Amino acid sequence: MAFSKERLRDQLHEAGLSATHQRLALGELIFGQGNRHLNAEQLRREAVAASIPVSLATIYNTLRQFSRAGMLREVLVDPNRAYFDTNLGEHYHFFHEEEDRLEDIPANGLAVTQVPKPPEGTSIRSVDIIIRVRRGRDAQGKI
Amino acid sequence: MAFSKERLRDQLHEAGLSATHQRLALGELIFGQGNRHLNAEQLRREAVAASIPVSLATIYNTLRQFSRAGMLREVLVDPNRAYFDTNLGEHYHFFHEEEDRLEDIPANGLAVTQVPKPPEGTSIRSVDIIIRVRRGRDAQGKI
DNA sequence: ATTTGTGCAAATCGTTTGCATCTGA
DNA sequence: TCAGATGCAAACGATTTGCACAAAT
Repeated sequence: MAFSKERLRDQLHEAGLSATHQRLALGELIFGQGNRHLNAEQLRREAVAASIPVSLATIYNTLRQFSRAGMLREVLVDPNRAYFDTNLGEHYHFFHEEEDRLEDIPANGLAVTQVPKPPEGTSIRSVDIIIRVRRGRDAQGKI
Repeated sequence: MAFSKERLRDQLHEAGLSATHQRLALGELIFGQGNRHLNAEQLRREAVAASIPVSLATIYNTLRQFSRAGMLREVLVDPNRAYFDTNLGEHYHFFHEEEDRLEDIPANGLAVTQVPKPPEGTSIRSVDIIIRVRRGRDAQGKI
């Protein structure tokens, strides 16, 4: 679904969030340029560059609210900071360890078979697959 | 390979770490009861319970050193704390979100086919698969 | 008008580090 | 002996929060 300011307002409204200047402007930065991965610090730099008046606290709050509202997905890949992904579809990730950078793997580029039954009494919430890569040869290709 | 105090000393030596009381005692807690997952806080509680004189800083240092030495594997599953796994073999994880608990999935309980080629010039370091589960029905079974 | 969001600074929490003191080899 | 380890407390960095002010509905 393509980005538009109207759609963003709708999404905010559906999530019970009012359409403030900051949320609209951050939303445009986040969703206005195709699928991407970002963390709070990156978003803050972009906001500064775009002359959006917004505090760091509001950036954190906004990322959290957008995640809770299902507009972003948090990707756990780095113990030191939280990454968010605008791509909500089924897909996985390469993580470039030396660059702290995520790259999508489309779901059809990877197949998981024999997904084990979840333990009795539980149901699957999500399946996260992260393939960590580094520059250089000699993959130790576990799997 | 089974745990023994002698083997632990050897491993420490191979890693260039001296066999101090703290490292031996923590190593026994960590490796002496089969494969397990733990975080710093759990290990501290166990150390206190076992009357091992050790500071929290040393617990953190030890977990880090054991990881670097390849004796433990860090599992990125919770943004709030670091988990370590004594199981170094090929396997994946269920993460029980409500209990903050990891559970192993043996590699032969899960098959990944068509692992995509890593991006040009990079090689695969590891493949992490985490299946997040919750109590209750109605899996939204992505994948 | 009333609720909700924002900004700032302070608080939090897991983790790391500086440094003086011990201890294993 | 003496390089390396430990403990303590202070430092750290990402994230969250309390509260007074401002904006949204």
